[in-house]
Amino acid sequence: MAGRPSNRDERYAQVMQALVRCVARFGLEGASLTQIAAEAGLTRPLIRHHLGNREDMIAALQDHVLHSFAEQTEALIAALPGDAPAAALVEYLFADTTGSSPDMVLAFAALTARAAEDADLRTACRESLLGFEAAIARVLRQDNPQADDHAVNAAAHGIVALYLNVASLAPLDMPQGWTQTAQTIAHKLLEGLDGGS
Amino acid sequence: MAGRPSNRDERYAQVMQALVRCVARFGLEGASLTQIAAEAGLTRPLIRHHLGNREDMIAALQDHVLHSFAEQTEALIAALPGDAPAAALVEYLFADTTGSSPDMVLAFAALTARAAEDADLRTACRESLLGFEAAIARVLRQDNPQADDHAVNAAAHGIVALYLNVASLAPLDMPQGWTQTAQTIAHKLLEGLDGGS
DNA sequence: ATATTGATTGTCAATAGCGACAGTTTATTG
DNA sequence: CAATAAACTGTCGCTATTGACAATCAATAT
Repeated sequence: MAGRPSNRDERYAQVMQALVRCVARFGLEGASLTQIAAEAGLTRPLIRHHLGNREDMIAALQDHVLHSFAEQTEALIAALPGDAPAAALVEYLFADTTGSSPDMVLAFAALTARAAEDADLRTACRESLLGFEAAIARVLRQDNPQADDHAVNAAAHGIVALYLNVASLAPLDMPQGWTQTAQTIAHKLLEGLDGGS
Repeated sequence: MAGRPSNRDERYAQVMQALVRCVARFGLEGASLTQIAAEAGLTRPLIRHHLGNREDMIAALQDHVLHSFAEQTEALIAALPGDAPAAALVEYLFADTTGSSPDMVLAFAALTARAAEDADLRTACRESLLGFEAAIARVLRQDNPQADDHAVNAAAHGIVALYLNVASLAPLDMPQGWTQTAQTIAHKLLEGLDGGS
C-alpha cells in the first residue's frame, strides 16, 4: 500500500529552475523541451512526466515567476533592519549577488512581452509589478513618515525602474560601475524624500 | 534593357516593420515566417524573396534596430529647441505618441536577451545603449554647463532607465498616470543638476 | 517476498516550420 | 509589339519539435 517515495517537489524545483533559465535566454517559444531537459540534466520525457504538456509548463512558469516575485519581495522586506530600512533595501536590490541571477527578471520580461496577447497574463503581471512597487513604497514611508504620499510612490517607481533595468540588461555585460550608477541614483531618490514637500 | 521597376525599398521597409512588430510580440524565435508574412499582408515566399533566409532576416533586424536607434536619437537631438533642450527631451521621450509604438524597444529587448549567446550582438547592443546614454548626457550638459560630469552621466542613466522601463512594460497596459510618474521623476533628475556639486 | 507506487527510459507517429525551386504575372524599354 | 527584369505565386521535400504511449527500473510497506 505504499510505493517508491516521491521526489516530486525537488524535481519540480529542478526542472522549474532550468525552465526559467532557458526562457530567460531563448525566450518563451525559443526554449525547446530538449534544451530545458539538458539544462536540468534530465531527459525530455522525464520533464514531461513532471511538468506535463508544454502548455502546462508555461502555465506553471507563470505561477512560479509571479508567486516567487511576491514571496521574495515579502521575505526581503521582512529581513530589513529596523534602522534605515530603505537604504538597506536599495543596497540589497543592487547588490552584486553572484549567487542570485537576473534570470527571474528576464523570464518576467518574456512573460510581459506575451502579455500583449493574453489578457489574464497581462493583469497578473501588472498586479505583480504594482504589488512590488507598493511594497517598496511601504518601506519608504516607514522610513520617511512625514514625506508626501505622491513623492513616496514616485520614488518607489523610480527604484523599481532602475532595478528592472539593471536586471534585464544584465546579458549585455555593461561596463564596470554601471550598476553602481543605478544604485547611486536610487539612493538619491531616497534622499529626495527628506526635504520633499 | 530594363525590367519591372523595383519596389525593393518600400517592400523592405514594409516587411521590416512587420518583423519588428512580430518579434516585439512573440520574441525572436516565436515569430514564424507565416506570422510575419500575415502581419505584412504578404505571402511567406515573398518575404523570403525580399529578406532572404531566416538567418538573414534576424541579421537584418539587428542592423535595422540598432541603426534606427542611433538615427532616431540623432534626429531627436537635432530637433530640440535651443531653449531648455533637456526639458524638451524628457517631454518627448515620455510623450504619449500613439503614433510611435514601443515595438522598437521591445525588439531591442528581445535582441538583448539573445545577446547572452552572441558576443558580437552583445557588444553591438551595449555600444548602442551607451551611445544613447551619452547622447542624452550631451544634451544635459549643454543645458547645465556648470554641473558635475558624474552627476550628468548619472542623470542620463536614470532617464534612459525610466524610458526603457516605460517602453518595455507597455504591453502590460499600466494604469493611468504611470507614465506620467516616470516623466515626473525624469524631470526631478534634471532639477537635481541645478544645485548639484 | 511480493505487491504497489512512482521515477525513469525508449520509441514512434504527427505536426509545424523552413528552405528551395520552378513557374507566372506585371511593368518598363527599345 | 517583343524582350527583359523583377515582383509575385504554388508547391514539394526535409528537419526539428512535440505529444503520447508502453515498458522497465527502483524503493517502500505489508
